[in-house]
Amino acid sequence: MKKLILLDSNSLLNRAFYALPPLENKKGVVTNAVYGYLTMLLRLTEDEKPTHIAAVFDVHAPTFRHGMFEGYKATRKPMPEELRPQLPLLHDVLSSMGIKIVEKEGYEADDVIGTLAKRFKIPTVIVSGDRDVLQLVDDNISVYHTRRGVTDVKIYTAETLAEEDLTPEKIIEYKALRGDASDNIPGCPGVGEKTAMTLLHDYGSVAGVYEHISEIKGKLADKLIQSKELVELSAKLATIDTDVPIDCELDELKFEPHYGKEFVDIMNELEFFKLLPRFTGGTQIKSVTAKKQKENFGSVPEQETLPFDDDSKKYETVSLGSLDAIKGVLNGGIKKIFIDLSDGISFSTGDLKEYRPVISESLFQEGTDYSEALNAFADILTDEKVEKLFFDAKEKFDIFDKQGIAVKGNFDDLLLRSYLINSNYSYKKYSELASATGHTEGVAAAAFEIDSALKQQMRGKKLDSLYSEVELPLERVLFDMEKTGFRIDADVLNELAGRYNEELKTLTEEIYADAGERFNINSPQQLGALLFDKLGLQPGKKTKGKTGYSVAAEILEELDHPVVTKILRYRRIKKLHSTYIEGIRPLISKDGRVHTVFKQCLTTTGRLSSTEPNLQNIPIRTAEGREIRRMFVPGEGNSLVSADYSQIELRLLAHFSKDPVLTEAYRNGEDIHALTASKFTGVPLEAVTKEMRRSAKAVNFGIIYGISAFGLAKNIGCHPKEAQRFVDKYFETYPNVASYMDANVRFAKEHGYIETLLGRVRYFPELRSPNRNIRAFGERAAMNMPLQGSAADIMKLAMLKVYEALKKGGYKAKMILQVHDELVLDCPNEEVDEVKKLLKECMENVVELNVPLIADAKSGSDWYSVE
DNA sequence: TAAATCACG
DNA sequence: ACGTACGTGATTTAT
Repeated sequence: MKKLILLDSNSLLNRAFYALPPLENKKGVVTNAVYGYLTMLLRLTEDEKPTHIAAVFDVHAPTFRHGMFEGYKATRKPMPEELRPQLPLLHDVLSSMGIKIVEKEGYEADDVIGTLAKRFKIPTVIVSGDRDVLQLVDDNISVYHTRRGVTDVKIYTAETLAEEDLTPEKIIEYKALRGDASDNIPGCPGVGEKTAMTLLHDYGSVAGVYEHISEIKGKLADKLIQSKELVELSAKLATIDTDVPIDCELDELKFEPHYGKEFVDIMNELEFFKLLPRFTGGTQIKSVTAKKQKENFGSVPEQETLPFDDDSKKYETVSLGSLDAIKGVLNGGIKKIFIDLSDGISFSTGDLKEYRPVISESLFQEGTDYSEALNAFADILTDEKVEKLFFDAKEKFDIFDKQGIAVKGNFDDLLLRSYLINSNYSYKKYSELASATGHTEGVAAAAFEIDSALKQQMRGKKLDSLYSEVELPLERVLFDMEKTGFRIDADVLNELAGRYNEELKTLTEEIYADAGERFNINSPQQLGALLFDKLGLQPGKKTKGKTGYSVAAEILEELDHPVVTKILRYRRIKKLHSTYIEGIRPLISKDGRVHTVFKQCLTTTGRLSSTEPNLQNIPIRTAEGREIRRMFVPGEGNSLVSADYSQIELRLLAHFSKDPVLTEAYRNGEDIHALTASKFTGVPLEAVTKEMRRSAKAVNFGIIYGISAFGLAKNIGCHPKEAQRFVDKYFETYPNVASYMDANVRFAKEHGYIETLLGRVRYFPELRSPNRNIRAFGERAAMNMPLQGSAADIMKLAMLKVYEALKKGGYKAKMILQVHDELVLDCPNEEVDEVKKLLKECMENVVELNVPLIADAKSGSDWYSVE
């Protein structure tokens, strides 16, 4: 039995687009409408088992349909920018699964559908989000109408239409009277849904209405008479053309799905990992990823995606019910092992088997202590000859370390590899990476295959050595740093806590008194209401968002009211107290130290980040905040030694751009900010004032961030016009910098990515966004990446060098913290002088640039006193 | 869970 | 005419 499905594709795509949240793949391509469409299609093919399918699309001709006048057409809403690019994507998916796309220039999908539906005289289902097509219903033809969302469907046949007091003809009549703004059908002004239905119910048709016009009274009759021509035109417009001259034989629409490599590739590209097996019938299909982009991705910058295996392999899951069973497997002369702890324990040994402890065993029940089970792995993990594979090795080192197991020998880290391949991807768990590479079952068993695929992708590139010579060894260093930790002086902390508490109490009372009421000072909403509604202060021009007034410090500083000063002070103290005192207090371990966690695979530029607590944002810029640093102290009998790079990003700018002026200045050890100020103003170097230098410094920073006049103006508090003059002047002064930045953006636009000094890559999907703000952001980020990213590279190299040098020199000093351009060490007093020299030496000579790299080492008895 | 705020390089 | 500095994390309130 033949059955045809006709998909009103534009309508369905639209429905799906508005029904679903803006799903995006890792490249930033919005995919929600395609996803929704495919969900509907999947359901349809399952429910209806069609033998033939046509996906019908609108193709608008430059002229207008039915000779209608231009005014109507012009009101059609343009397709949203996030939706338009999804059309070619959908075309691709449909073609790849062998579904015929039918379209005819100058005709709406409706008309094509009408023509096909009436042409073949076989059972036909029309699927649409519009009700127009209901007029096509007959004995052979039914309509699936998608209402809200993508799953809420109503099926219309001649019978169900009748239940709503409708006939196919009435659909047209109804529309002629009511009109349809979205379809540019005018209808009769003043006649809405209710009136139209009533009229049709009473008189059966438009013709009937006008025949009995004398029975209708009042304004309605006037309107109808006045709009008679309009209604007749509307009827014409609302009638679907069933006689479109289109060549299309039934045989062409045969639906014989073949979910081949092309289809799998596209689905993976779009990251429809869950949907894919539902089409392919649950079989795991793997294929080589599309390194060559598909035609419709033609303008997409080439971007690394994760690879898939060619051959599909059968994985076996082996349940292990006891410790002995685990040990039994591990004692069999294991050569390599992967251990995943993200969902209980599972592991594989490179034999395509995934070993899973049985949950029902008390040993592995939820909430129980895994230590005994983890200890079963001790012999293997401490055996240097065993090849270890992890996802997030540092975290595993920590877990095993707490069991007294020190992982020894070489290891490999899947998280680190995938991060280097594309830092826009952020996998939190191994299973995410596994499913991204097409492995939905036997995820642990697939680890070694995923590893070799990732290796393959890095092979022969700079990325390979960045991984094996920098990031991987650094992971052990970071683990060591975390384990060492930063000592906190509890007495200082408590003293600060007391001081802040007292001050907050006083300030709170004073603020309540000034305000004349008690309110939550921490609530931006309540604060805004007080200042701007009750006290009648002028809200700064910048009312951010829609939620209300901005009460950020930069706004409040402009306000002239005694309470405002107190509020600002209250907030500063509150911040220090809650973030750096009460926030850190519970993070102090039994050893009296805080053990931050460095995230090595988080930032898009290659920097580290620090959490629990974040030790990379401990206050220093204001005297008030800097006091916090008094509680950060070295171990007993030790000093803190710290060394930081001087203007590393600007030096990198000089290096990369080869700007003669900048390069010369750095070679001569000049004050670069003062020099810039001098060039700007024309005054000699000695005559540069502090204020002039300050502005010039802001410009220099702005350059690193991918300058914009507006941003600069905001930073230094001048008119954007003046800021623009600064920017112009800057590029005039350092012409090579201008061309360097320009070249970077051009490269990024052409190739889709940018590299750092050590070959770290960052992709920029933003650069092909239809949104110009997003594009502009991409340009600034592309200008910043080589500078920030290379600085991160250099610091990482330096850390390795320092680590090795300390070890080689037999020093007891330990690295405990990295703050992007600064290293902090906990150092025995007697080693201080030597370690300072060692630090400076290592940091300055870790790479050779066209300009000198300068690092300054300091020491002190606490972090505040380091100088 | 998101938005606002503010701490750092 | 429009929104903008680059990269982060923690706390708090509001939804």
